Amino acid sequence: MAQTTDPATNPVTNSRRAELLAIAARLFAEKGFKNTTVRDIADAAGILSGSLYHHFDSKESMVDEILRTFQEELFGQYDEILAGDLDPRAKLERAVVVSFEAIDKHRDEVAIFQNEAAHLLTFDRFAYLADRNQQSREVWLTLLRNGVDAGVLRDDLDLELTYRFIRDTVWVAVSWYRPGGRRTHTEIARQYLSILLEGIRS
Amino acid sequence: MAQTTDPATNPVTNSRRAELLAIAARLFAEKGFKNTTVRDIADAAGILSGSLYHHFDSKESMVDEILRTFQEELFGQYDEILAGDLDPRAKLERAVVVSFEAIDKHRDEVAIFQNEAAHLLTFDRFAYLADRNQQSREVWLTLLRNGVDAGVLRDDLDLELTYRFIRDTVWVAVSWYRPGGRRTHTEIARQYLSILLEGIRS
Amino acid sequence: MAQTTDPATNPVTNSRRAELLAIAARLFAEKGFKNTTVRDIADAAGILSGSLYHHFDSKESMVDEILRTFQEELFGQYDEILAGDLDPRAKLERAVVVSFEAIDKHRDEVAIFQNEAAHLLTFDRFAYLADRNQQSREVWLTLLRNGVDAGVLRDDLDLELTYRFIRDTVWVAVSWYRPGGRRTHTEIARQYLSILLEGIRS
Amino acid sequence: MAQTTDPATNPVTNSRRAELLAIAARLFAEKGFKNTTVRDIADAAGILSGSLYHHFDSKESMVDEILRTFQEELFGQYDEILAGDLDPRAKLERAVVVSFEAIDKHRDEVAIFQNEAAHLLTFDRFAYLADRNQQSREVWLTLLRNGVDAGVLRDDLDLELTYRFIRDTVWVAVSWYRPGGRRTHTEIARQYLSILLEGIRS
DNA sequence: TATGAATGAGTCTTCATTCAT
DNA sequence: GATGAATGAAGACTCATTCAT
Repeated sequence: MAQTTDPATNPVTNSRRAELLAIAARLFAEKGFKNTTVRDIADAAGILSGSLYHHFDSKESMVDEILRTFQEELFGQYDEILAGDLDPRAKLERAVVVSFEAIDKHRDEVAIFQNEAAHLLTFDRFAYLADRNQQSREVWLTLLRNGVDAGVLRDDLDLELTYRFIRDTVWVAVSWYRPGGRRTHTEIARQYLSILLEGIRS
Repeated sequence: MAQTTDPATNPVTNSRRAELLAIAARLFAEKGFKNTTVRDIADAAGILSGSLYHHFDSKESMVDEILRTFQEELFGQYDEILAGDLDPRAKLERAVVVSFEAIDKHRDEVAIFQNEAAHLLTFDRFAYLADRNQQSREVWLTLLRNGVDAGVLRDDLDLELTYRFIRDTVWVAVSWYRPGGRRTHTEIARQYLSILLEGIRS
Repeated sequence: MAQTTDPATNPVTNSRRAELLAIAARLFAEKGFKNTTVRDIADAAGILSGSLYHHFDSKESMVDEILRTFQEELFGQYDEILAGDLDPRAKLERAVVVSFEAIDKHRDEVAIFQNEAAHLLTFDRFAYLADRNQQSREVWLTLLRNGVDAGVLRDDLDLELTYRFIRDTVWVAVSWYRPGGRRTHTEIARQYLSILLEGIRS
Repeated sequence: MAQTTDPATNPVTNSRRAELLAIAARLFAEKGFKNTTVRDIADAAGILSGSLYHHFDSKESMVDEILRTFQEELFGQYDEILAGDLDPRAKLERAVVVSFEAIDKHRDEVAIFQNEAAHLLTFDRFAYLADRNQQSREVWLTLLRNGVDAGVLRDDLDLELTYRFIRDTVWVAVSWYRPGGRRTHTEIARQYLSILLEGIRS
């Protein structure tokens, strides 16, 4: 492991890494992490399974990199929303829209997080996923609380539950949303917001 | 051959089977089907792993029996609601309440279905799960359509999407609901209905 | 095992034993000893596998009893032929006929001996099978030698090889002979003798 | 997927496969297919049992390849005889000689076929063995019929039975023939032919 | 005699991973 | 970067056998 350049950041090797990670992500999302073998990934990449270890330390480190990268991007967007100057209702809308966008642009990553996080969480290495869950909770609760404080959302809501309902509905959509399908992710976001906002406005 | 009673239905031997299935269900729900070894189940039951095969053909047949039994009961309840004489809105409420009840009474079974169905579905043996998914869709769409026809629900809803939002929000709750926790399943159902019905009423 | 009467000879329990042995023999002959499970036998007998152990010590002791009983009868017949006063050629004919009769009357036992002896032989318990093989060799060699000495058989034969050809052709017939089939065991014996005796007569 | 060479036909990797198959064949022939464990094979090859699966799909696929390869060669030879221009009697002699040659050169393969075919036949995968049996029957019956038609063989023979006698005597010889033993395979073939042809000539 | 539950040793197979070439 | 061979640990499943009831 006496590498002088970290393959994860070296732009030259990066393209192949990214390629392989995309293949792995697709399979993890489709069949589950445990149900995907290293050989499945290698086969799909047209190499032998042992060769994957020139690129990655382990199967675990593949999911790790997949999830980590995705979450950085996603939470970056949430932070922007929080820091922005939209009004509370618009911020909430934006958060929903951004989430559905993520489902569209990062289907595999979202699916993996959705299906595997609970189990991965039980290993030290993936403890950061729990932090991200916590962070997500804070984002949504803040958005909701701001809405209530501003008087645009019902003040009789159990915010904790409301947050969970929203989070669940949004993210589980990854299980049935098909890019290029009948409904665009924007339409789905709109339809959901039309129900949700009607249901929680003051 | 000369067996006069099928162990799967014989009430006497059934107790041990049921016990073992409950143990298996708990583990499948907690760690996932693939992540649960036959030895995990046997250990939890206090027997050797090979001894499980005195009761069941395979690990697969265990999930099979768990899911099948649960679904029969659940869909029995949905059928009762559909056949009952409540008004459309009350029927919808009842369906939501019954679902949260199932989450409370059959946490493990719901969790297994929620987490494993997509993958199990890819095997012939579990093709019936696809039928159940279809049946579920028909139940909810019927309830929603009746509500719209009766004029109690908004007529601008995309019913297909609405059904998915409801189904997802309800069932994914199994991932965080804790029996005996701060909120009862009835309270959660009420809170969700208060948002949902407000959001979709005409 | 403090039994006051040997179940193998007690006439009362004998019928059930014989029944079970016949069932076992059929299965051993059809599928092979190793490929037949104790459960296969029990299933065919309409009892549970554990119950077989009230009748027999082990699966091995079942084949043992099957083979032992059969061989006693068969070699009794050979001894009668050798001790009888037929002329050499008639004795040889009789030995062939008696062997095909055994194939007809004891299909399963012959098949088991034919297919399993080589392997069973490697265990101490079945060392007596080697003795029987030796005894068989002596019977046939004696018959052939007497024929040659009497001038009715070619004196240029390699008797050792001739014995093997005869033994093989006769016993392997068990693999295709079907009782009640197109040809009776007597017809088969006649046809074989017509070729053999023509081939080896002086 | 992106494999340019099939390991089963690639001459380079083939050597290791062939080595392992030879080891497996020896054991299958000696102890029987069922009595030979994958570990037995691996031990004999000096590797771990799991490593065998780098070369073969399963224990079954090993016998499959062993039998298939052998039968192709053998039936190739029979076809040559049938297509050749020897006289009927010489063709029959040649077929016997070729068969004893096979016993000498492919002891293990012949033994496996002789001992396991009946059982393997009961699995779809080995259905082709039944075809080969049928093909063998046609070869011998053709040879015999041609001999009768040409007037060199007795016309009172039951050809079906005669075929079986020949086939059985020839192939079962594998159970006692030892390469390098007192009698060469050619001597055995000669001795058998001297009896057989005398017995069936017109 | 038979049942039903269990044992314990073993069998085939899988799979992430390593490493010499 | 990749191959091909192998490791080693584990996993699902089998099966002869035991034994309390």
